[in-house]
Order: sequence, then structure tokens, then C-alpha cells
Amino acid sequence: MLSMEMFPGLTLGPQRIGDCFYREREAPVHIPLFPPACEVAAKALPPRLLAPPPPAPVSNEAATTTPKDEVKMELENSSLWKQFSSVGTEMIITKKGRRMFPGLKLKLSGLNPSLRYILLLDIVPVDNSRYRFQGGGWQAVGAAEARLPDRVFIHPDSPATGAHWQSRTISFHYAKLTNNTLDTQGHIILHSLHRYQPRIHVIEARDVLRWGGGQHSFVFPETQFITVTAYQNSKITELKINSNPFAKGFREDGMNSKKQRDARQKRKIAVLTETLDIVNCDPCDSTELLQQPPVTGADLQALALASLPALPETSCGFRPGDTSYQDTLVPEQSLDLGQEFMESQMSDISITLASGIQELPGSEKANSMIERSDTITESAYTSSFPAAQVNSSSFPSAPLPQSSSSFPSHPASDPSDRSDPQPSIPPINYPSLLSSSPALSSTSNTPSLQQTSFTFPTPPPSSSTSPQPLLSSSSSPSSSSNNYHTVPDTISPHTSTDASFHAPSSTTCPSDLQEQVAVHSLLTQPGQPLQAGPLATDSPSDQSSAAFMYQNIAPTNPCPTLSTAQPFPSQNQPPAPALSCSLPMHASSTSFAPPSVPPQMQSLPFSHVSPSSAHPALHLPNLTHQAQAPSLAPATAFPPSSFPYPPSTLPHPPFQPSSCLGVASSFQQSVTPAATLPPVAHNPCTSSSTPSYPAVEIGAVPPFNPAPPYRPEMVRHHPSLLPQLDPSLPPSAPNPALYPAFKSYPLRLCQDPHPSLSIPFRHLYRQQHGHSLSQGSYLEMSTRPMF
DNA sequence: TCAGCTCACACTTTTGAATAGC
DNA sequence: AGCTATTCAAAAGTGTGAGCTG
Repeated sequence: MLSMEMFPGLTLGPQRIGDCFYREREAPVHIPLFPPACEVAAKALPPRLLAPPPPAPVSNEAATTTPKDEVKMELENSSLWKQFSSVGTEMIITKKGRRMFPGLKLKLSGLNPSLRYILLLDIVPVDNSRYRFQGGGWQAVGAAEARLPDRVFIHPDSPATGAHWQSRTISFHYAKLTNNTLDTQGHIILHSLHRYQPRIHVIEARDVLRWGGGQHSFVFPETQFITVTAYQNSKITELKINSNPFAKGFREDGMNSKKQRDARQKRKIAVLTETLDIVNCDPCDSTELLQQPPVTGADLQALALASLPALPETSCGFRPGDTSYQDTLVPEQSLDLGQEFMESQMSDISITLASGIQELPGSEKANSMIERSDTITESAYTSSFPAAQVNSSSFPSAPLPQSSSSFPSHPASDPSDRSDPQPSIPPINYPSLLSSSPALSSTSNTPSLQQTSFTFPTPPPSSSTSPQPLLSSSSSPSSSSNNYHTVPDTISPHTSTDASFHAPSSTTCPSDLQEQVAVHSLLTQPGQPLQAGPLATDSPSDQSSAAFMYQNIAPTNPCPTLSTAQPFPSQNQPPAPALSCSLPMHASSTSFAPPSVPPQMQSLPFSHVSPSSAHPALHLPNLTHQAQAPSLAPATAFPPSSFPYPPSTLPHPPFQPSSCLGVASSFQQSVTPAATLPPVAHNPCTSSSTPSYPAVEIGAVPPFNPAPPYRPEMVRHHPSLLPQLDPSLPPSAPNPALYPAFKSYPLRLCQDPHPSLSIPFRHLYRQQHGHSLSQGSYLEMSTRPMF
């Protein structure tokens, strides 16, 4: 896990402000969580300043290639996401940071159980537009604001073994979003009223310390959202309230519901009136009032309920047409009835909740809370948002292709998901990403696309099994367990064969710096706005919940300088669709013949991304694919989505092959024109988690337009660390002007989005102190491997 | 004037410490 | 003395709505 422990040196800095809280809890004995090299890496110069390491021999790596090639990711709460996306997902962002809801709950498979991996989350703009909620929908109203430094959220469990990641649901719910450009908490900084696409990156821990290590990146089109400071769409609000446990109070039966609030308001008014009366009354009367027994909450509630009918506010109606609301207005139903009353009034949600809880496996208790909410929403959605809304969803109604290849391991299908009639769901608004899905054949279909061999400058052949070159696609037959061989000798120091995590030797530091940067570069892609165009696909139906996986996305940033050198075309133009230098230039440019995005793609509406379609997660074997995406996937008709595609009046930036050393490698070979790509394979087993929307690896789909030099930051959660991580960075609050569009930014490590929680330390602390994990957000402490 | 943002508010959930019981 | 279960308080997460800002 990345944590303060990972960066011992940093912990000693006087600037550390926020870590005191954790330090107290830290285990007395230092438990190396990560190679000291990370610290160095964290302090590393901005990636753009680093020169790409010399390419390493690939031979050994190829031989040691593990099932990594077949890494698959599944969005467990896909149906929930799709419900939101069908309406047009909105995410609140605040200065202090706001969690995402729904959260990203993922299931990983295909990892080498003995190897350690780091999971990263970054959020990249989908396009270059700013949105406004008009006429019940989102409309692009102008150019996006200047890009902010991308930050990457590192899952608190990172690094953990493949067995660890595969044994539980992976949640990124601790990640927080903020619109504070000066944020020092390490939250992901986003612009309000912009559309974003979360991405998840799976990187071998050792890869972080290596240059050009392979990794897998996944994109779930249905997780696209528009950032807001206040909800614009009442449907979204309704969904959030019904789905998020923390908003339970705002439900009709909650104490913070409209009627309750109205009642409170009335009480306040009444109190004020009484006070005035008291003041005006004679002493005797006031005395009586003062002697009255204190009013209990129950009494107040009962009073409030009793008074509701008479309240004019009630008519204003939280939901005028809601019958349930009418029922609740019955004066006799005071809150004293509490449980009974609520049960009677409870919608399917409560029922679902109960059942969901029961169904929760003991091992899943850690995530019960979140999962529960998801479950609730999923099942409740139907009732709350019947066919009408569902139909309105942008999910394509076309039958979901089952990309079983991508997710063979999910036999059981979730009832809720099954209930989630993909077909019935209207085409979602997901723009380009989804649209591309058709082109994105399942890994099985387009193995080559899945993971084109990436001839990055690879690190010197390490003893460990090298992931590179990633030749195999997820569909590769090698996925058999047999492939998971634990070779202690070959495993890098960072990779533990067992759950225990051994601190890597500091000797790796020298190279680590660059390698750390490489990780950053991985994330660099994120910086680039996702453009629907490249991803456009023919059949939206195929895309919906599939994860688009692109491996080896950002192995390194070979040509940092170039990135900066490339001026952003124009403010109006989308962030450089061209492959940025930060991209694996190695693979790049030379192989990219068509610099420009196909016209049809450029015009691809955001809505085109159809979550409804069974759209496997986009699996991008590597960034190079993305670059090619434009040529690969013809932007075709996508079902209308709730996210209106921005009037792509913006000229599509011409594709700019990076001048950096591009190692086209096998990329071209692997890349198949979208037209020729086999249909996206859908996961036959619409498992409970991602049932209806089987994740599909989309090897060749380049959902994101490679923006130039823009690189994401990896930020550590501890604010105090940030300054140290990159002194070269402008104070935390870079003036927007300071961030020229798509300019490269220094690397930052973001560990815990929630400094106070200090997840990593919590684990240690609990382990040390024997505290039970009442509600492990992600994992069960009992089974969690120690690093 | 108004869209968008900030903040306080009330509620709920989560978390951790304290306490009681075995 | 050690462990487990329960209780309690504080912290944190939520949407709402008033007020502020440009």
C-alpha cells in the first residue's frame, strides 16, 4: 500500500501537517509498505523532464508474460451506474471534496495472484466542452476551461497481490472530487459543468519502478458524469437519495424529507411566534410555557406530521404526483410509529436493502454499506423510475451482446442486473466511448487489439517475470490458472509471493525515479480529453457496461519535452487529440498514419455512448491503440444519450504523431480497423455484479484522444506531502492560467483521498491493535495481506 | 437578472473509544 | 488479564436551501 510508510523520508518533513493524526496510529514497528524508491519517485522531477529509459530487451519478459495479459475488470455496480447514466449522471464537487456516488466498485480477474499490483483511478475529460442543463438535458454551451493538473487516486490497498485484488470487491469510494484548484488534500480536481470519464489502471507494482512497464487501463462508459456544484436534474437527485445511505434522511420516510423539513420550518415559525407571544404576554403565561416539559423529538415529529395536512407547503409537493407522499400525509401516522410506519411506507428499497444485506457474504461485509446502497438503488430503481425513465435511459435497447470472453468467470447473474433490461433501456448518452464499443471487440474477438505488444523502452530485464511485452490479449488462452506461476526467484523484490509484503530494497531507488514517472505517464493519458469520436462504434448495444481496457497505456513519458513543446491548437479545439508525448511514444507516432480523427467521429455526440448496450469495459491494451482509435472505430449512430453531445463545433485537432520515439511495435498489427473488428463479445454471464453489461475488453478502441503533453498527477492524499512531492509545482493553487491546455504537469502521488481516514494506516493500526473492521470500505482486514 | 457557487443546516452513517460482561 | 459485545460520542457524508458572486 502506498502510504506514509512508503515514503519514510517524507514523513519526517516539517511540512507534514496532516499526518500527525496517523502517525499516532502507526504501528510501532515500521512495516515497509513500499519500496523506498517510491519516495524518490514521488519527489521526482516532473515527468516531462525525465528522459525515457533505454528500451530493455523484451525476450525475457515475453517468456515470463503472465496471465496479466488477460486481466479483466468488471464494474460490479454497473447497473446502478447505468441507471444514473440513463438520466445523465451528475457528480457534486465541492471545495472540500466530495465522494463519488455511485462509487466505482470493481472486480478484477486475470491477475497473477503472486504479483503485486497498484490500482489507480484517474478522471479525464470526455470532451472539450462545458455543459449547461437546459430543457431537461445537458447541452454543450462552450469550450471547456483550461485543463487542471490531473490527479490520480491510488487505491489505498495498493500495492497488493493479485490474489488480494481478485478476492474482493475493489472500491474507489474514498476518492474525492473537488473544484478547488488550490486543493492540497490530494483530491481529484475537476471543473464544474464538464463531462468526465473515470478510468482505472492496473499496474504491476514493479512496473511502477520500471520504465515502460505494462499495465491495464479500463474505462466504463457508463461511469461518465458531469460535474456540478448543485444537482441540476431532479431525477439524479432522486436517484442519489434513494441510492445513497447517507442521503437516507432525504427520502420520503426520512427525517430530512421535504415534509419533515417543512414541518420543522413550521415549528420554528411557531416557536418564534410563541416567543413573541411570550414576550408580549404577562409573566404568568410565560412561566407556564417555560415549565412545560421539554418537547421530545418524537413529539415534535408527531406534531409535525399532524400538522402537515394543514400545511400549504405540503401541496408544493416534494412530488406532487407521488401517491406515497399522499399517504404519508395522514395525520395519524406519527413518527412514534417509527419502525412500523416506515416499514409500511417503505418502498421496495427497504425490502431490497434487507434482502441485500442478508445476501451479503460475510466476506463482503466490508463493502456492505456501499454495496447495499447499490443494491438498493438497483432494485429500487425500477420502482422509483419505472419503465418510463428506464426507457428514457440512453442505454440502447438492443439486446446485449454477451461478451463472455471478457468475463468468463461470472457465472451467476445478478437478479437486479437481469432485471435490468438492457434492451429496454434507451440508448444512453454516452458519447464516443460507448460508441466505439462495437469496434471494440471482446478480447476474444480481437485479441491482438487487446494487448498489442508494446515495445516501450523497457527496463532492463529484471529477474522478475516481466509483464512486457504484453502480447497477449485478454482473450488469450493463456488465462488458465496454470499461467499463474509463482516464481520466487523471478519475482521482483516488490512482488511478494504471498500476502506479506516485503519492503523492497532501497537500492532500486535510482531507477525508481524514472519508473515512478513511468507510472505517471501511464496516467498521462488521462489528461487527454476523451473524445467520442475515436470510440464511436456501430452498435451501441455492445458497449454498454463493458469496460474498455487499454493496456500499457502510459508506460512512460518518453518525450516530456515534446509535450510541452506542442502548443495547444487553440482554446476552442479539443485538447490535443493528437497523441501526446506523454503517451507511450515508443509505440506511437510512427505507426499512426492518420493524424486526424474521422469526421464522423468528431461529430459524435456525447450521447452516443450508450451505457445501456452491453458494453464491456474498454480495455485498451495500450495507448497506442487509442491513438489509432480514430481510424479504427467509425463513429456510428449511437442511441441518444442523456448527455447531449457537445456540438462539436470545435475543430478536431489534427492528429499529431508524436515526434517522440515511437515504437510502433506490434501495434499496427494488432490494431484492426473498427469495421473489421469482430463484434464485441459480451459477457454471457451477466453476473450479479455486472450482469447485464458484460465487460468487454476493447483492445483497439482508443477512447481518449491523446492529448498532447498533458499528464496527470499522482497525488498523495496527505496534503502535507504534496509540496514535497513536487516542489517545482506552483503552490497548490495554480491559477488556471498557469495551466495551459494540456500542458504536462509534475507527477504527484495521491494515496488516500481522505487524509483523515488514512486508510493505509488504518489497516496497519487495526492490525496492530486488533481493531475489527466494522465497515471496511474495501477489504476485510482479516484477509488483507500485510505489506 | 440570473446561473453558478458557497455555506450552514439537519439528518444519517461510519468510526473509534469507553464500558460492561464473560 | 484478556477477549467480546455493547454503547456512546465524534467525525464524516448527504442533499437542501438561502445567500452570495460575477
